[in-house]
Amino acid sequence: MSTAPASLVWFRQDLRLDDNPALLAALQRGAAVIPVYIDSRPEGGDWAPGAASCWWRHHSLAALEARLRERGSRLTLRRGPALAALQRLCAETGADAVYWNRRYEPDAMARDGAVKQALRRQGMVAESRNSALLAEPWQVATQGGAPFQVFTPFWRRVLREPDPPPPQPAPARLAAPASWPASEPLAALGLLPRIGWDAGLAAAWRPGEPGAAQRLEQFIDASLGVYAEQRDLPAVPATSRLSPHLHHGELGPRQVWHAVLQAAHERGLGAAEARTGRFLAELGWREFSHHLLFHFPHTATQPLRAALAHFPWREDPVALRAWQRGATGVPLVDAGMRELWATGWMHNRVRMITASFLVKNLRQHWLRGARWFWDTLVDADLAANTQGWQWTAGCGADAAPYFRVFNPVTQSRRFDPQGVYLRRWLPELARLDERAIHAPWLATAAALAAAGVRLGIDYPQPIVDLAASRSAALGAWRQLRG
DNA sequence: TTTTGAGTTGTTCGA
DNA sequence: GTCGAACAACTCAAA
Repeated sequence: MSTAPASLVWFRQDLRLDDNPALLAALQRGAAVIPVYIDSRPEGGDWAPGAASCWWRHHSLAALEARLRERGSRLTLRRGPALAALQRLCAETGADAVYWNRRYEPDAMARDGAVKQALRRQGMVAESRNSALLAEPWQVATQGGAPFQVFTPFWRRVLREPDPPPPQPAPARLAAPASWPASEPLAALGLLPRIGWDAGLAAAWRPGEPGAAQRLEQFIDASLGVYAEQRDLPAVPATSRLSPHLHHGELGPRQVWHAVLQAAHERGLGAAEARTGRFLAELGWREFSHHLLFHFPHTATQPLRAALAHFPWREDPVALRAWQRGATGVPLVDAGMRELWATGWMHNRVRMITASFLVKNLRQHWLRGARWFWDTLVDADLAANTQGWQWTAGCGADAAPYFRVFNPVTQSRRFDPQGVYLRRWLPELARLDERAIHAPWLATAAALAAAGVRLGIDYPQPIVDLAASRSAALGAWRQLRG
């Protein structure tokens, strides 16, 4: 027990003890450490965490609390605007220092900057560290000193650097303060849904640091070797599914990086080969998203490419609702949207296809899709979500040319040829064979009858004609280009 | 400053 | 069935 002033460690999206630079910095100070989490959702503004993200956070906080208890510590939960809550905690505990790991979203950076300034003005120590990215967004620049806007040169630039520092292990013990401040009960934060729609999430995920470590290990053992070949198959669990763990900071990119290099070493692969591998490039896309949102903070709601700001989006709440519910009549789109609703996650390729369908075939504004994903994804991340939707809509960095319109039937036949993924999420179509299931409206009456499918009753007719809506979207785009 | 090569993820059409 | 070209021209990043 220490009588010296304690340090607060302010946990946010870094809900881990392994490789946590802010925690280590606080410990190095030698004083007692008071881990704190502040629920400041009202400060989140336009992009306050969505329902699925809150569900995740609840369980992740419980896991963090358990990890802290094992080390003689505990997690203090508070509510309110962050600065006021931190000041109150400092007053209550006599703490004279606050450490945290940085966030990079525009609103969060503005808030954190104000907090740091206010604390320092009061004579407190206020220090931030990087736990979330391989490189700080301001440290990666073109030769001209500008931010990158194309992925490949961005990633090549990052890969020119030496490996990021190896991850630091969690401290064995955290010195406790003379007395613990009062804490809200976790349940009082109201992060869990009031009506129980979360059973599917609970079945699919294990939020928290131990779950993240387990997931990483499983992925490396079972899927890293086949990642490049199988990552596009939605029926196969060949992707890492680390995104929610990374978003909530239960795992950091440095840990992933070094785990991949270690596995490559054990398998007799060269480090260079591992660094340029397909999977680490996905970590690169995560970095690139943060890079872009940091340097172009308006892009969370405005297109990076201003040319597409006046695209003639359609207003169609009925179509939007059908898309959200997985009732568009296009099997792969509906399967993806139902996977999202049930598990809080959707396979990457299917995200692109469902997004393309909303933006191009239904011609709904990409922000409508972005907001739905924001509320329903357990990995909802402002940078990645913004980038993904702008890419699909053709108004982002490195964006697909607008005329690149995914055909959900072609994609379905190519990436889920046997219809395994479709049958998993569309039980009403499960008895259709692999010729009919990708586009039931093209199936013969006999095939539908044999499978017990009445189109328009058991499963909807498609809400748009794919070919006609494709050419209508291309027409609108051509017109905009003038 | 100018030039040049290149750019995650596609579809369709016609040979 | 397979393959290459067209889609439409643009912007970025580096030489």
